Amino acid sequence: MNTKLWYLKHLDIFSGIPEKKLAVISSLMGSRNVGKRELVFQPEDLNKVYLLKSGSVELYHLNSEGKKVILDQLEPGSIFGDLAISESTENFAEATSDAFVCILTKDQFFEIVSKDPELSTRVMKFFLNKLSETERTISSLATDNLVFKFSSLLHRLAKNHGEENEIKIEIKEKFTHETLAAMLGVSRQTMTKLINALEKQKIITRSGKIISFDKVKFDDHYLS
DNA sequence: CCATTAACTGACT
DNA sequence: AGTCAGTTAATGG
Repeated sequence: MNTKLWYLKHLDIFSGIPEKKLAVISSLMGSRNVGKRELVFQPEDLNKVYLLKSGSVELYHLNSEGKKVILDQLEPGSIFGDLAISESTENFAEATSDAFVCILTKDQFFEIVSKDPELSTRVMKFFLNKLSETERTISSLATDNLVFKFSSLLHRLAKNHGEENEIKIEIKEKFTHETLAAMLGVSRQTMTKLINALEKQKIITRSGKIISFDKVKFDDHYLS
């Protein structure tokens, strides 16, 4: 069995879709190894949809001052690309570790999805969830002060990279201060100070790659 | 006052 | 050699 097919079967969005269909899809897909620091796509690349199989990819755009604003750290299983119909989102996708991506043209992607009602529904749910998450993120970035922006960010990252319960959220992957800062539009030094302050208050504890965030303590300190 | 940039430093890989 | 985090000094809104 080829690796693309194996991979499709283990993607949430394709789970339970008959193997025959997946075989057709995988035969249409291209694939590519992407080295660390290599761009997976640039704003000019409008015509492709990517599935991240392994490694990590950073989605970002450059603000008016040319500063990098990180929109997302994608983990294996992510679907990405400039899916909008006509205009570019001016986004870049850069591998932050060696990565492997599967590639479809947009036409192929929509062709495949539109032929299968079950798949259509899943893709729609996937993007509606993404939209809802994006709305929360925008709202937080636009109106919250820094501590609350950071709290929102950790919640979001926990859903994608860790786990969340009613007491704690945990992020399993390694996020540098630099990266976290670029997600909130603050400097690296400011992020360092914030994290250390929260650590002093025991709201954040770190062991290795895991960041734990104590929601109860956070609320105690910062809610009314 | 608060956050930013720039620069230097030590720890780590 | 390169990355990361902690610190300080100067600057600006």
